[in-house]
Amino acid sequence: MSHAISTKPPSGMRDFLAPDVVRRRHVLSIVQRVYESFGFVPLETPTIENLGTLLGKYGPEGDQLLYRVLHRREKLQRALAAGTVTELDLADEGLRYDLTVPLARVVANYRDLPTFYKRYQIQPVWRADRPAKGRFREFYQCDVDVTGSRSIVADAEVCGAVAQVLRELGFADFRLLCNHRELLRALVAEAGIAPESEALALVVLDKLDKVGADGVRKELAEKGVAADRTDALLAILAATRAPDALAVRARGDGPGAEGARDLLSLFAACAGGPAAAHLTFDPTLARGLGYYTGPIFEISCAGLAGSLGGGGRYDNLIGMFGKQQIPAVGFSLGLERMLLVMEERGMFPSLGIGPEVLLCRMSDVEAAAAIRVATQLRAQGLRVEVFAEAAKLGAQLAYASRIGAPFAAILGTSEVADGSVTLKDLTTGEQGKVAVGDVAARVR
RNA sequence: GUGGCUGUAGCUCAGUUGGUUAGAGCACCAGGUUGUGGUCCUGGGGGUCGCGGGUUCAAAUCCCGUCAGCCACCCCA
Repeated sequence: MSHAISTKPPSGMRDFLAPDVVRRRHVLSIVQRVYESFGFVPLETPTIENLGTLLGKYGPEGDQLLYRVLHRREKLQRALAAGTVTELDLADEGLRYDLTVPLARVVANYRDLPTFYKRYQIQPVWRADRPAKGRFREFYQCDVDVTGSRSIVADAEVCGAVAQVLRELGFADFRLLCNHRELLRALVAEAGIAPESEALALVVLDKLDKVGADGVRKELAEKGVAADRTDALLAILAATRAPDALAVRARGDGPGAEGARDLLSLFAACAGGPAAAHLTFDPTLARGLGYYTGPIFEISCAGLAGSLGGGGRYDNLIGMFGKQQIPAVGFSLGLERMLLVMEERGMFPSLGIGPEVLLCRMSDVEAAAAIRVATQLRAQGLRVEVFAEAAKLGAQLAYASRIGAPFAAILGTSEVADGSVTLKDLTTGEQGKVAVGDVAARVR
């Protein structure tokens, strides 16, 4: 079919039909309500950002995954006319990759925001990644962030907000993994691993629970890290998992002490909130995004390869947009990830879609009469569809069944004459004349 | 980016060691005469078998390429 236009959406992007939309809205409405209950205020930012805003914030792999917007018209012609053309010459805008960087730009741009700006943002983001199960090129993030505070209370609040969302959605078994960038850095240094191998070591460590200690040894050896260093690191990590290891480390003033103290303060601050039961210290948690500086978080859930969400503290990001360094911490939930698990586990309540009543009109009834009745029914709060065509009653009822309407209201000349409809319950087949004003009471 | 699997009707799939006009179920449309659906019966529309090339008297079937989709890994939400 070379001449036919493909009717599929682009790779990694999806259409959402009614049943999908109502499930998505169900989740989003809970996210929004819970976030607002924590005092966060909404923010929406443009789909497109200047490339200067986006580039260099996510690490080299991140830059590769940015969707870029090609120059138009003269600007494109001029760019193409230049001798050597690079990616940077062809575009100066791109689709947003996450919601954190746009927030950082906004905070740097609007200097009259409150000192402590608590915002939530629920919008799609785009990544030119290879699609896989639970991974799309267009997906929604549900972010909560607090800017302007270095206090660990802010960290505790964002953790509490996402934990409360998951609890209200019906998740019970998730873990909120925590670690600390400074602590990690100290552990790697302690193992005698050179600072330039640090990023490498962290990425591999992140996989420890998947590939095992031998896998980590092998992978780090391939990257040029000496075996005894890797063993030292693994031993230090194992020791750090011990129950009071954090407390011991926090007491001293050695490397990582401050990170350990941060984490202990965080656990203490969360104790009275919804995150308490889910917090888990995981010294191997690394997280890829380059801008994290302090505590880092990730939501893990049984049966899901990736995470439901992630976040952390990023005290240097906003400063990249202006002279003023403003600390910040945030958390992001992945809508599609939550939906995936909820679908697999059947966690949705019954969600009404479509009309509750299909108004069937006999061919000898004027359309205006049907619309008048439908208007009265809608005024009672009912969702009502008027069958558009003058068709046989059987066809109209078949259509009602097809779209899943629970009731049909039949309007013939006799019903018009006495201000009633024949209301038919399509589940039981029972029917009878009902005054138009009484229909809602019968349906509900 | 790496490895594997799969491409036949709108959807889920049959299609024998290559062999006449490529099938089923579901969905859709129409009928089974008057104002009764979801069950049942009958009929109908819809596919150049992902695309391109090769082997052969003959290809949905075998070979090569290509594109697309799915799964795992990597990474992430």
